[in-house]
Order: sequence, then C-alpha cells, then structure tokens
Amino acid sequence: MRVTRGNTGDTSEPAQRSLAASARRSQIVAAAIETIAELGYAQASFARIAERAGISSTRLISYHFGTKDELMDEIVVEIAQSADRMIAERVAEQTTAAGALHARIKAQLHWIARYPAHVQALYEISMNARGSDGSLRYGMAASARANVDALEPILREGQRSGEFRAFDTQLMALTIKSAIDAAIVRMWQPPRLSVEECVQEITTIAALATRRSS
Amino acid sequence: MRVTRGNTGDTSEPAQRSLAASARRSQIVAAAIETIAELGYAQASFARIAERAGISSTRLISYHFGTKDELMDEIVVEIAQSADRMIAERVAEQTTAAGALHARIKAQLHWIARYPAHVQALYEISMNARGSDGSLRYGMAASARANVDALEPILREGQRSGEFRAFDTQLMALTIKSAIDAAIVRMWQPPRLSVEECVQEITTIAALATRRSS
Amino acid sequence: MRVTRGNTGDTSEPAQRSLAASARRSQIVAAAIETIAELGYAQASFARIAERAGISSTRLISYHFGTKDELMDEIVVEIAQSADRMIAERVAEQTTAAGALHARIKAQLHWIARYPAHVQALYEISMNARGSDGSLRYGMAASARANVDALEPILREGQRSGEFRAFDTQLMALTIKSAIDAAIVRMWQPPRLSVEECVQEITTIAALATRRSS
Amino acid sequence: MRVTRGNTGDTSEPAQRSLAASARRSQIVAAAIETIAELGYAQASFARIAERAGISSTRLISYHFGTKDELMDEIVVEIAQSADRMIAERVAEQTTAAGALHARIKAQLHWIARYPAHVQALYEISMNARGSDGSLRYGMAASARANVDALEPILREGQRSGEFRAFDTQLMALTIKSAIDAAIVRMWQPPRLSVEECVQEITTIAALATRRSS
DNA sequence: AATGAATGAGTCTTCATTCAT
DNA sequence: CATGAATGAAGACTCATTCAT
Repeated sequence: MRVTRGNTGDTSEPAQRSLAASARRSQIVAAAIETIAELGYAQASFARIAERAGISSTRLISYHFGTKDELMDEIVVEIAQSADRMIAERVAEQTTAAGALHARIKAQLHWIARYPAHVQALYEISMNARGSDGSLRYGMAASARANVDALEPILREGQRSGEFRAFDTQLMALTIKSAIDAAIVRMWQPPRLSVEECVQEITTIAALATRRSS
Repeated sequence: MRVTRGNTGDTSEPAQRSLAASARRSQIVAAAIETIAELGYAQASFARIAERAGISSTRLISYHFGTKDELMDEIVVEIAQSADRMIAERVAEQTTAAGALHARIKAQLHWIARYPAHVQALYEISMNARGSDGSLRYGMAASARANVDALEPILREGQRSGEFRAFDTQLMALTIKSAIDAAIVRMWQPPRLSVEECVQEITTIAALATRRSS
Repeated sequence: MRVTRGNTGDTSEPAQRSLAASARRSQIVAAAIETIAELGYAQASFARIAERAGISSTRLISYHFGTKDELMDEIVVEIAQSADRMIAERVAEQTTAAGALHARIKAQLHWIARYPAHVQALYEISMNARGSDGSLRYGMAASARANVDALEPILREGQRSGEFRAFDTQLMALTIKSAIDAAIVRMWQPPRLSVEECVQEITTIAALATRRSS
Repeated sequence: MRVTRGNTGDTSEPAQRSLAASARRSQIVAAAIETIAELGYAQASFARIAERAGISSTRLISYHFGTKDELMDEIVVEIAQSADRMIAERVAEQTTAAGALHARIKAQLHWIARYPAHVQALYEISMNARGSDGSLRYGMAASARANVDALEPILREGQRSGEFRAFDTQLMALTIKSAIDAAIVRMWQPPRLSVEECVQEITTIAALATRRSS
C-alpha cells in the first residue's frame, strides 16, 4: 500500500467534481465495480479497469479520481446509495418492529438479487482495501455496519414495545445480517433457492429468534 | 517467455516431505499465518513472511514449498486440522441432535477465540487466493464449507428424530455458520462480548430457530 | 499465482504505435540488436538492453513493448525489412534465372557484410526464442525460411526455362542458403575472405551445382 | 554466466573419474542430451535434467560433474566420439579424394539420421554455451569445426591429385558442411526427404562443385 | 478534458552452486 | 556415493502514480 503523497505536481486535475458526476466518472465506476466483482480486489488494477471501461490509458482514472483509494471511496458511496434508495422507503411504511424487520430483510434480499456485482464488489473492497498502515480502510465489518446500524434500532424498538424478547441487540443484528449473507450463497450457488424462498426462510428464522416466547 | 511447466525449475525441492514436517516448514507456515492475519492476503509477500520468520532469504520459502499456492495449501490444511482436532471429539460424545448442535457451536466459538490469527488467515486465503484463470482457488465459501458440511448432518438427524422443525437444512447450516461468524465480530470488536456470552446467545438463537414449535 | 491474461497488466502501454516508430522504440530496438549480437539471446536481459540503450529503467522497455516476446517480434520484422530493402530491388532487374540467382547471392552477402549485428541477432533470436510450450517461436529455420522462400522460385524458373538441371529445388535452396551462411564464417573469422571473394566462390559453386551439364 | 570459483570447500567430490564412466554419469549425460535437444540449451537447467534422469536432487549432477560447464564438456566429447566412431572408418577405406568426400558425406548424414538428439544438443551447446566473459565457449563454428577440419584435407588432396578444380578449400569445406546441415532440415521437416535421397542430392552437388571442369 | 511518456518499487520464481552430514 | 538444506543473484513483469503537454 503506497504512501499517498499530496499531488502537488499536478496542475490541472478537476478541483471540485461537478454536482452531476460526469459520464466518464460513472463509466469508470461501473467498470471498476464489474472488474472487482469478477476478478477480485487485488486483480482490479487500473489497467484492467481501464480495459473494461474501454478507455485507452489508466491516466484517465487517476485524472478523474486522483488515487485508487479515492476511486474506492466513490464506489462504496455509490453502492451504499444504490441500496439505500431501494430499501429505506419500504421499511419506512411499516408500523410494527416485526413488520419493519420483515420488510428490511425482504428488501435487502431483493437488492442483493438485483445487484450481485455491487454486493460482490462492496464485499471485496471492505475486506481488502487497506491504508498505508496496513489497517482495513473501511473496517472488517464495513459492509456489515450499514446494515447492522439500520437493524439495531428496529430490534431495540421491538424490545421496548414488547414484541421481541430480551437479547443482545447488536449480536442479533449481526446474526440477521449474517443470515442474509448466508442466503446470498444459497441464491448464487447451486442448488439455488429463489429470492422468495430465501425471504421465507430467513424471515421465519428471524421471527423465531426474536419473538417473545409464548 | 516464462516456460510454465510445473515447478520443475526449482533446483532441488525436497521431494517427499518427512512425515513430521520439518521445523523450518512449521516456522514458515506459522509466520505466514501471522502475516496474512495481520496484513491481509495481498500484502503477505514472501518478503514479509520471510522477515517475520526471521529467515534471510525468500528463497527458503520457495525451496520448502515450491510456489506460493503450495504454501497456501499447506496453511489451509494445517488450520483445518487444528480446528478439527479441537472440535470433533466434543461433538462425538453427544447423543441428541440438539446436544450435538450446541456442542459444535460451543467448540467452534472456543476454537475461534483461541486461534484468532488462524481464523483471519483462513478467511483471507479463501477469499483472495485465486488460480491462473482468476477463479477462487478454495471457493468463495471454502472457509464455510467445512463447517456447513459438518452442521448439515446434525440438522437432518434432528429433523428425522423429530427434535427439529422443517426447514432448508443447507440454508439453516449456512445461517448458523454465519451467526458464528457474526459472533467473531462481537468478540473482537468493542464493546466486546465474552466467548461464553456469545455461546449463550448463539446457541439460544439456534435452538429457537430449529426446534419444533410447541 | 500469476494471473496470466494477456498483458493487461501493463498500466498504459501505448495503444497504437505511431506510424513513424518513436525515437525511443528505435533506440531500444537498436540496443537490443547490439546486445543480442554481442552477448547472445539468453544474456540479453532487459537490464542489459536498458544499460546499453542508456535508459534508466527496464520499465521503459516493457512500457513500450509490453513483453519480451513482442520486443523480439519487432526486432525480427525490423531486420527482415532491412534486408528486403537492400536485396529485392537488385534481384528484380535481372531477366534470367541464373542472373537472378547470382544477384541474390551477391546482394545477400553484401547485406550480411554490412549489418553483421543484424545477422547475428536474427540468428540468435530464431534459434532461442521459445513459446510457453517450449517450441521455437520463429521456427528452427526462421532465419532461413525467408531466404529459402525467395530462392526457390528462381530455381524453379531456371528449371522451367531450361537453364538449370533437375534437382530438388527446396534442398538446393537450402543448400545455397547454407553456403551463404558458410561464407559468413569465412568473412568473419580469420583468415578472412573479402565480400567479393566470397561472392565469387559462392556464385561459382551455385552455378556449377545448378547449371545443365553440357 | 557465473564466475567459477575453485571448489575449495567441497571435501568429497570424486577426484578422478574412474576410467569406465559410472552408470550414473552416463545416465545424467544421456538425460542432459535429451533435455537440451528437446527444450534448448537455456531451458536445460539442472532441475530439468535431474527430473528427466529420474534422480531426486540436482546435487547429484554437481556432485558428479562439478559445474555445468564441465557437464557440457563431457557431453560435447561424448557426442563427438559417437560421430567419430561411426564416420572415420568408412572414410579410411577410400582411395580417391572424390570417393573419400562421397563416403564422408554419406556417413555424416547417416549419423545425423541416427542420432538426431545428439545433433540438436551439440548444436545448442555450441551456439549457446558461453564463458564468464560472454564469449562462446566452443566457438561459433565448434559444431562445424570438427567436420570442416576433417573435410579440408580431403579437398586439398583432391586438388593435389588433380581430381578437383581450384577453389578456396576452407570455404568449400564450410559449404559442404553447411549443405549437410541443410539436409538436416530437409530430413526433419515435412515434406521429408529420406536419408538416401539427401545423400544422393548432396553428393551430386558436392561432385559438381568440386570436380575439374571438363 | 484528456493523453503519452516515464518511473521506482515491488511481485514471484528460477538459477547454479556451496555447506553440511 | 549420496543427500538435505540453504543461499544470493538475477530474471521478467505489474503496479499506482507523476511529469509533461
């Protein structure tokens, strides 16, 4: 991992990205996501990303994004927004904690089913991108954190309202998030389950694991 | 230019490793595990491994293991055996499926707590080691497969004996495995839970998710 | 470990070489030819070529040519063109087969005398450059083939017109080509013969070996 | 090419090879010849030779031969003796220069046809083996010299006796040697000529090129 | 907004040879 | 007669980044 020195020498890098990201930027981000998803983080060199993006020189990437880390930052944000757009609204309209939990699991699984490359890429990046000191740039659980952070309030609310039993909310949130990850494998590797089947199984497990014992 | 042709090139690789792996081999494997766990797979170069092992030249590694892939193979086997030694016997003495499931979760979590570097390293290797065609050498779920394969028979037996309800055994196995992974995060990242607390939480969840509804 | 996948790895190899090969490319090709001629193919490492070319890093070579094989391809083409430019026209103006044969031998020998390094380098490359399967990249007779292919039509025409006797045209072409190679030794190793003396001897031999017996 | 330092340290290398070369030595020499013939000089590493010889360690090679150069020396001698045994006697019984020339060409071609690997290996070694100063260890024409040195006396005798016309005997010897080399290509690369056909063609050419004009 | 040229550090692997026993 | 262990040098090639225009 290279020591990032300030790019003092460069004279003409676009100082502030325009509000509407340029087509070039999107093109590169898309190519990077595909490349990372397919070949893995370590193999996703500027050269291979450029090749997939159909641009002649890697210089365009560093021109638009500066360093590789900055490109990754943008990718992570892009993917997170993609998921949020699809998930948040479906949860908002729920009134009970159990309903919100169910809705969130369902929406999450549907997003995963729809954007497999995004899932893979986010995973690769969060597990491999490291700073110059060797530590993970996005944290080992970066891909998890967003989901966990969104799940925990639901769980706490369920406990407060009496819908859910007592348990460690953070670990339960992690477990549900992990169960969703498990469903990814079940959806992608034969013998495959459908999205709906996974939703059925996971929501059942979540319900059993969280509800007050009768 | 490289005439790829097995590793015939290595002058005199020890043809048959002695039954008790040499001290040097163990030393290198241990250093490699530590390096991978701390810095990640991509950063675990021969140079860094050699440095940690306290040997003068990277040549010693390729001398003993041939290629990096072969070193990784040995590490994976070593780690798997380490886990098996600790887990298998504790499960064997159980008579009920629920008991076996409980014992396995507990033993697994204790192994994880005891050998964190092994866990990390196995994870890094299985997620990053790739063959020349770009595919994962140990499969995306390699670190999972062993556990899943061990869990599923327990679940099926539980369904057969009537202890467990009906569910997709493979997905349930994956989910339990993932719940254990989730506990890893909970054990390692503050605010930390103790091993016993994790055992308590996870076994409860597993019991609730699998038992016949009353 | 190496993910062999074309030379996608090179960050930004110049996509399309400008029509007039850049000065740098020519400089490197020239240095490579000299190095190969003097030290032999196996010793002509990027490091030694770079040193002779007076460039700071071997990276410049792989930047401009990608791989060593591609550099060799360029050298071979360059040398072949050099020879063709000098030889073809002198043969074209001949009207008889005997005349053409004589002209070709003469032109070939003059080219050899003038570009000894090119001759040596072409020889070294064709005899040593090998593909990943171990086979010769340019064929054992690559340096010969061009000459043989040029000679054979002349010989066949001579037989057709009745100037020449019956013989195996391919073997005769090979023999004449080899006789020219023999003259190389005679020109370069003491006691030396002059180019003209060699022309005289070889054309005499060729004439005697091909003409219709009286 | 490594600077050969005296092997002062080694305590037990066989000081003088026994008169009858040991079976091990022959085995290694044979494996080396095959390896060089098939893969080329540069690829004929100790490791690959050992592999083909079926011995476990390259140490055996350096044990028996000291350095690679010494192994090559032995190979060259071995091959030269092989050829001499087969050729010399057939020439000796000739009484005329033309007869001797004919006999030598024939015997040479038959040896080539019979020991193709020896031919290839000798060629590879003479063209590639270099000393620490970069110069060819056996000379560019090493494989040629023996034949040339044997041919020239025949040619001079033929000129003295009046059988042959005036020509540069050294160049003629080289040319005939080269014509034989040409026949190698003709014998080994399709469309193939038989040995006898090659003998016929080459001896005809040699006769036409050398005899007194009528 | 884009591009060509250049670069130094780093990767794994291969090499013949030497030190021990 | 044989072998296991170790080694330093060198190989081609890949990497993200910077300098120019």
